Amino acid sequence: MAATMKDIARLTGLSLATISKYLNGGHVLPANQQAIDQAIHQLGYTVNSVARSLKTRRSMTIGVLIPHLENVFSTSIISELEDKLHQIGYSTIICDYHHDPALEAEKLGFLTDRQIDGLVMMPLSGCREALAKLKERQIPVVLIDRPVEGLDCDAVLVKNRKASFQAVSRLAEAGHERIAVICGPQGVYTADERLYGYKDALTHYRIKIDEDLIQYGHYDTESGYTLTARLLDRQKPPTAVFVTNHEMTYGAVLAVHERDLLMPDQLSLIGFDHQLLNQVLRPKLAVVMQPLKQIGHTVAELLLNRLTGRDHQCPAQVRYLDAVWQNGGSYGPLS
Amino acid sequence: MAATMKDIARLTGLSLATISKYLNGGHVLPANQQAIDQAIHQLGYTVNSVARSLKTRRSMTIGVLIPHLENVFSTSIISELEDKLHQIGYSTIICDYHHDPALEAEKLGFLTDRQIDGLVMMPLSGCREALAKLKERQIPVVLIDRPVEGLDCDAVLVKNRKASFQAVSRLAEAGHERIAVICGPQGVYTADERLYGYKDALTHYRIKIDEDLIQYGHYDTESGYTLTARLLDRQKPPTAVFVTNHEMTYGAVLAVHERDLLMPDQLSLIGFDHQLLNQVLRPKLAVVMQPLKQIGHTVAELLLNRLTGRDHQCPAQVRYLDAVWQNGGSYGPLS
DNA sequence: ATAACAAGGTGAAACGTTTCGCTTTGTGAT
DNA sequence: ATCACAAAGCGAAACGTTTCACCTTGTTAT
Repeated sequence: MAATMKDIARLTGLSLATISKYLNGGHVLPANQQAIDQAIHQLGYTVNSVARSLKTRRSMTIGVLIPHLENVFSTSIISELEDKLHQIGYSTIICDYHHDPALEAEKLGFLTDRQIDGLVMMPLSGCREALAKLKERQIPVVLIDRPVEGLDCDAVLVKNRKASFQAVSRLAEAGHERIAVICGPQGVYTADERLYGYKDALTHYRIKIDEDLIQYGHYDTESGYTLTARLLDRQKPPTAVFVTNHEMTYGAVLAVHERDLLMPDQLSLIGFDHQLLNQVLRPKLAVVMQPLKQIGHTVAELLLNRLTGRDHQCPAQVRYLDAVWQNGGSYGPLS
Repeated sequence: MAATMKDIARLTGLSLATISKYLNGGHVLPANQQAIDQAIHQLGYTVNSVARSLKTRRSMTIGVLIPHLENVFSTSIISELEDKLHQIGYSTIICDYHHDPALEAEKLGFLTDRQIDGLVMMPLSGCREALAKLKERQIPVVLIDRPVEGLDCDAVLVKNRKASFQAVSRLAEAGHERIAVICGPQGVYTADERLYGYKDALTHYRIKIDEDLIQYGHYDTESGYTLTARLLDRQKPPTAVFVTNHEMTYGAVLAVHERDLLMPDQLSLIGFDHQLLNQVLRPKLAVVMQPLKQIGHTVAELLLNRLTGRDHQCPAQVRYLDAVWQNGGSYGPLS
């Protein structure tokens, strides 16, 4: 139905080779140029990129595999990434694995069948072997947020430990000693790192580490709420709480509001990643913010280096980005 | 590099046709079946879907074009949609046009070049002609959120007018007469509809429509904040405010918090689409919620009807979905 | 005049599948 | 034995591009 190069050839009397050359930026005689343009217009021709991909062996498509689309962390990065990739002609196939390792593996397989030229992934289980196979086939992979154990692979990570250290340090400097932390599941890379940062800070300020003040959640609103509530309802509650991800911060704020505690007088709170929520909260929440746009940007950069062959065979590159501190009135000196 | 069917043919001694048949679910002798499976495993063969697409003339790909990825409204719908489509073998190419009509047109072209089998779009300018051309080529298009004028096309819309009417009715029933509305830009479909609903309700309750209480924003946090602030700082402020989208609701809440106004005693507020924010606000905000999952689901359904040819040539289908009322303590009777 | 060369153009072979029409083989009924 | 028929397999032609090696022309330097 749709017009093909053959139709243009017929209309202009030129050969396929010439038309292809012109379409790909080659030189042809001005008269022919005009004839081709005219034919294209008349036929409403657009290139069939499937055929092109088959021949060139490049799909000009990047797979993106993330835990969940309804999540500012992912979408903010992807929005940036999609833009950068689009600018140089790549499209992005996005797959959401709903935090499910089985789906993660399944959709990864789906993407590789699709002949993607590159993959960007926020791993959960990791699929180490599948990824290794991709790399063997020279398909670049860039990981976000967490590395995959035992896989030597480009990645863009945030300096979680340092960010955590700095946030908790601020609480310590304000005089707090009973500082609680709501962290993610043990064994999850970012959760472990953020917890280390917390411990680093306490050690640095010679505050004894009290295991009772360390609460392990599931990085979701629910556990943020429950764990914070449990802490606040104790006989001797902490005077400060550091919450280590976006979702749990929601939960923590809710628990605080519910108890009508005033920040920072009755409780100091530092959260994670909350630009949106922060537009409406009073006092403004002090938060550690991951540099989402910069992550997207850096991912694109690493990917392009590989795709354009500039870094064809060099060793894996891992970029560590600094988190951004956003101040707010939700913490302060002990009163 | 990667193995092809030819390699399997060589290894098994069978012909391409037989292998293709088996791969697509046809019957072959048990012995051959085993031989093929064994060869596939040994070679690590996976089908090249680019080649398949070229031959079958179906890319098994759906284009998704939205104003902005960092937006719960879009991503929630897309997450659902991506899932449904994936289940039957389709992948989704997502393009974000950053609320820019030029990019909208450009990325639409990009998608059509990619030989998409279908398109899901939240239109801004609409690109009526490009869409009409797609439909001519029998490529199904499903619109979300707003129709495109002059284009007869499948769409999934929300009953905005009705939802708005009901929300404002609640305010009226609570005794309010000075009810303000923060609406979107004039001329934008959803904004107009929601404003009609507001007016419908006032008329129904015999409240005089006061143009001064109708504020036109840009559907962003900034204007939600500014317009609400302006209303509240008047000599004679409204006693109730209805805010008609997600972003502007953020702004409105901020303005209210800033002025330390207690809801519902000093002000009644009804917002739009706020499940997340609502997890932390006290009192809980009463909101009109668009049924995002249901929208995603319905879009998938319409699309599939077309793709599977069930609805091959029948007229455009428009589905109108009901918004969901979520109660909250942010509004109440006049005190 | 002629050799050397650049510029523009061409035919045909790929890329990895699917599919059409045909042949071969095996089975059971006559 | 023969025939009819179903099942399984096969060869070859597509799908719409790109690209290689080659050809034709026209220009310039000698």
